[in-house]
Amino acid sequence: MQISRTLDYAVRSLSYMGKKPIVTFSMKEIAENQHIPLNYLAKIMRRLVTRGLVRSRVGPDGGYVLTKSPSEINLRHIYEAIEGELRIIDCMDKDKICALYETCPQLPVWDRVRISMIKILEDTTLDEMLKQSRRDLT
Amino acid sequence: MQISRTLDYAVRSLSYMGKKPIVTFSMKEIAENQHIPLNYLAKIMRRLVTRGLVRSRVGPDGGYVLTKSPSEINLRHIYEAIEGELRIIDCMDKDKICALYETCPQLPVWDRVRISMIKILEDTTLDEMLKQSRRDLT
DNA sequence: ACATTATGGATGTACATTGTCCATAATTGT
DNA sequence: ACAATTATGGACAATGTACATCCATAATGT
Repeated sequence: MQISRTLDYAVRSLSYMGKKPIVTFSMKEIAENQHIPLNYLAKIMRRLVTRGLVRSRVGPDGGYVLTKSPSEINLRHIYEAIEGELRIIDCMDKDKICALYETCPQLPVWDRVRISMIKILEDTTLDEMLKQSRRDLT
Repeated sequence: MQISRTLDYAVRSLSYMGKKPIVTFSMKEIAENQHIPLNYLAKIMRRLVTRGLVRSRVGPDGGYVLTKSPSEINLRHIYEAIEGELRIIDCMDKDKICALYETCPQLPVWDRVRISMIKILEDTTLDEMLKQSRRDLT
């Protein structure tokens, strides 16, 4: 039940960018600043680009920009860009057992967990994350 | 963000036992009934025993019994018996970066997720899981 | 004594995550 | 046109760990 390091990288990168929403950041700058392996960050940014969270520009002075304002990007967007749809349990052994055993007693619970988690992620915008962390500083 | 198969096995096993709370079940019966590899189930049961969720007896007619009634066992107990304390994020690169970067903007969110998840698990007893699944049948 | 059952350790395997390397394409300034 | 810069994309390697298997041993009941 752990967030992947990859998602952590993505959130960190976008948080970093969120501080100056209009600026273009080179992959190199993000990588160095956030201590993320450059070539690995490349893969991550690719997903964020194809999912429409950031725009990219090749060439000198190229890099990445947020497509939306930090108040319009929430953690669910980021999560799903990286991991796909949030699933807590995969109904293991689907074909075999689940058919055999009436209704699985677990599913409703994990679904409640899923729903509540999605709600929290959805309610948390990049903007708020940043505001909150600044507030914590004082 | 997935439940481990191991936890699934544990929940399944305990659910199975919860239907007849006083009966002693052999590992073999549980394994066959729930389609869990016998020797792997052994490891799982071991943890449940040491965490006090079930009691074991060696020898003929031996096996496992729940130590508490299904209404006193909740999913948090089971989760923690198998996985240890619930953690969503591990504050990666602890020593290096987290010191550098003010307060991590992510932590509060993941903590909210953690809290809410723990609450749901705590609120769900074995008993209720079973009742609910029977209700779904009709 | 024997059959049954759990315990404990050692070991293996398969798979996904994470990370690395490199060649190429796009863009910009000169 | 050229050189420098930057992202893109594919292939590959390392690693970790969850899941599984095997076997020898200890406990217990008949």
